[in-house]
Formats: sequence, structure tokens, C-alpha cells
Amino acid sequence: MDDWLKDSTEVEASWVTVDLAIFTVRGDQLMVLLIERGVEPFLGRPALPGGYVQKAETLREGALRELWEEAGIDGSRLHLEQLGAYGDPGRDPRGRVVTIAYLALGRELPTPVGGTDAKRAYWAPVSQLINGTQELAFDHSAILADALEEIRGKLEYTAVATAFCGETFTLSELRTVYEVIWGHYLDPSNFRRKVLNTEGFVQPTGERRLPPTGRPASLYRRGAAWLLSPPLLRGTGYPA
Amino acid sequence: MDDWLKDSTEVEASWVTVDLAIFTVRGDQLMVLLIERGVEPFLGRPALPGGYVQKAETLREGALRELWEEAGIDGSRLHLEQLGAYGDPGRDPRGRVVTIAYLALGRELPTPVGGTDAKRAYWAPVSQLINGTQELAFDHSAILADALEEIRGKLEYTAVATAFCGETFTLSELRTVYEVIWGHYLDPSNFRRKVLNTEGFVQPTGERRLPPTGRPASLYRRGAAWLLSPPLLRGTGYPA
DNA sequence: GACGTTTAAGTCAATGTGACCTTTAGGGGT
DNA sequence: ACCCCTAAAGGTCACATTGACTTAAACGTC
Repeated sequence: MDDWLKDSTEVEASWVTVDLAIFTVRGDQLMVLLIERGVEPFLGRPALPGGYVQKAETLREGALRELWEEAGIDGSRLHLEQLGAYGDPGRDPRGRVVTIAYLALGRELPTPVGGTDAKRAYWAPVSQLINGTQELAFDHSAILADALEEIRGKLEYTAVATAFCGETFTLSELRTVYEVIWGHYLDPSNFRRKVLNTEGFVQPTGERRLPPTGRPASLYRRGAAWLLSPPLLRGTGYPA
Repeated sequence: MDDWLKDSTEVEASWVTVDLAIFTVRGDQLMVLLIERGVEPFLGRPALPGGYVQKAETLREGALRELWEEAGIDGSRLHLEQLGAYGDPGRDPRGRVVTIAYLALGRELPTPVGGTDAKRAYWAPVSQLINGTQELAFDHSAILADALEEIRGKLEYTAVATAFCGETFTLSELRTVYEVIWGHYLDPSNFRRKVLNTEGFVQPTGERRLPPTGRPASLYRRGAAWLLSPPLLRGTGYPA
């Protein structure tokens, strides 16, 4: 914040971007939204959607705008939180670009129809990207890894898992979210007991839903609580 | 990341700074390092130390450099982690300035001797700033509040509390860290049991330390574990 | 109406927790 | 040498939580 420093040759202006790690659960897989880059650098390589922050908007507003422009997703109905800033000098060959990474979680998001910028957009299974050979553009692989670890941790002590579900949901659906993201089986009975005993986590609607087969399941909606206490621990479940 | 956007009038280059929320525990108070601004804007107002990120350095390196330049603190012996980015358009009257806030935790840090920039630097009790009338420069009050909440949470499920202690420490010292930051009393006996039963949290050195009065206390050092499982929950202790 | 399937509810031993109490190991005073 | 004060260290016990497992209930279907 020192004005004398601003005049120093050591300091230069930077471009500031937002990048989005948008997750959804589809079936038994955690998916992340990727775009195929239509311009250099990293032309043709998969990347997280994102773009430059504009003059008059906050970082969050920029993230919401990119969410809409690049993925056609209305941000008002999903969870959006800041993940962190990535600014290594060499991360963008064009010059100093600091990106603010955002984490977005939603359910059954529409398959996007490619951005305004003639690049393809698609959902990719996270499991393949994490221990796969596919490298994302820039430092997006590192951002994705950080994002995944952030979600895994947040499931434990917040009600964020409900962001992957619809307005109302069954406890089985909620449990599946945990199982997919943590990657291991959870005992249905113990999960139910834990969730229902955690005050404010979920709220019964009184309605039920008929599964294709089996006993009807009660429907719940999000409760008032955001922080769960005590937390649900990942514990030692066996792989799903 | 769209080059066409970069040419748009909607986008402008930004200044990128790092700001530091440096905490230490002194006696029974959590202290944060503040500087008195020596230049406009907010001349004379207290602020978090910080400054512009230079051309060739990473964000973390910039934070470490500012730590040294503004506070005279060698960062190699304290905990430093990124807190997040703050970039609202109006947060700095001089123009678009995005700051990356860092959290630094250490013990018995030297009282700094004012920065190179003729401003005073001093330790201030956090409790007075949080619910006090004193407003910090820029959005630093918000950053400070976020930093405090971050620490409080991290104490639960990481071994970060040891960053406030020396190389070796007694369990009472460690407990005091929790009590000061959480703001309530913890049962010494239960705290000891919990810490010692959490594998990898602390490691006995075999040595002891004589307190001014009372039985000698065993000394411990940090263990190998960073994440604590099960976590120490804040629970319902009575105010200290 | 028996069967397969899924939700819902219950059991039980083992473990963890909160609120205590007791013992131990120092220093200081008389 | 003895007693007192203090803080650390160790123990007790009722209670809550957990993990693994079993049983019951409510559907559609054959």
C-alpha cells in the first residue's frame, strides 16, 4: 500500500481473472465443468471456465457473470464460495495474471452449450482428472485438486452437501453425495441417525417420494444450520 | 482468459497487493500486528501491514517479503497461509486494487520497529478491534474478522495451535492458546487427555520445565500430524 | 400372497466426553 | 524438617456417540 513502491520498477500492474471449479454429482460420479480452449495459449487443452474481472464488478460478481457467460448457469441457485488466489509469476505465458478461484456446487446442472467464445464445454469425471494423465491448462490441475480437497473437508462440518441436491431430497440422495465425494461406502442406518440428530441440518417436509422399487422415502429440505456440530467425520468406510 | 476480453474497455489492469493478519498470543490476549498509515489514503488510520506484489515473486513470497520489510519478522519460523482475495471495486479510492490476504501465526514475535515507511507498528489486542469502535483502513476490519474466524475453526481440526508456541511447550501453554483464541475455559485434565490421545499431535521430549510455582510440567514438541482426528471441538466451555 | 427392494427403526458393545476428584512434585515460609 | 500453596498429572464415573449389525415396515411386482 505504499505509494512510493507503486512507482518502483519492481512493481507492475496485473490482469485479474476468476476461474471456476463447478461441480455436480451425476449418478455415482463427481463431475467438473471443463472448457476446451479456443485460443492460445494452451489452445485445445481443457481448462476451468473463467475470464477477466471487469472494472465495476466485485470478484464474486465476476464469478457469477462468467458462470452465466461460459456455462449458461444461473448462479442464484447454487453454492458459490471463494477458494483462493493463484498468482505464480509463470502461470500464464502472456504475463502476470492473478486468478481468483471460485468453487461452485449445484445439482443436475444443464449440460452447457459451449461458451460465447466458440469453445466446447463439457462435464468431466473428477476421478479421471485427479490421478489421470490429462493435464489442464495453466495451473488449473492444482486448482482442481485444491477444490476437491476443500469440498471433501467442508462436507464434514458444514451442510454444503445439500447444495448438490434439489429443493427437497431423500436421505439416500444426500448420502450418495457423501459417498461419491468421499469415495467410500457409508452405512445408511448410521448416516440417517447422524443427520437427523444434528440439529438444523435437514428439515422434514412431511412428503414422500416413491422410488422405482422399495419403500417410499421421506423428503427433507435444508435446515437452518450451516455449521454442523458435531461434524460428520469421514471415518473409515470401506470403498464404495 | 479470453484475449478478446482483454482489449475490451470493460477490463482494466489492477494493482495486486498482499496484506497480512499477523497474530500472536501474549499473556491472555490474542494480538494482531497493525501499522499506522503514513500516507494517503487513510493517513493516520491503523491498517494491516502489506504492500504491492513485485514482478518476479509468487504471492507467498510477496507475503514473506512484506512480513520482513514491514514487521522485521523472519517468516521461516511461523505459520503462513493464504486467507483469500479481497477485490471490491471501491475498496481502495486510488483505483482497482485486489489484495491477497495472508494469515501468519507465531509466538513471542518481536515488537516491530516501524516500517521503512515511517509508520508506527504495534501489537493490538484483537478483542478490542472486533467489537470496538476502531475501524481499520480499507476493508481491513473485514479481513481481520475473517482471519479470526479462520483461526478459530482451524484450531479444531488442525495442529495449528502449536504455531503459537515455541519449539517445545507445556500442555498448559498449548491449552492457553486455545482458551485465548476461543475465549473460554477448557478443563485442563480433559484437554490433556484429548491432546495426548490424538496420535501425532504432540511428542514428549522427556524434559521438564519449572513453573514459578507448582509441579514441573513435561515439555512436548509438535508431532507429525497436521490434521487432528477426531477434532477438538469448541464445545460449551464457560467463558474464561 | 410370497418375493425383492429400499426405507426406517432398533440393538449392543466399544469408545469418547464432560464434570468432577485425588495424587504428585515442586517452591516458600516458619 | 514440616506444613502450605500451587500447578501438573492421573483417575473415576455417568453419559453420549459411534460402528457394526439386525429387524421391521412399505412399496411394486410376479
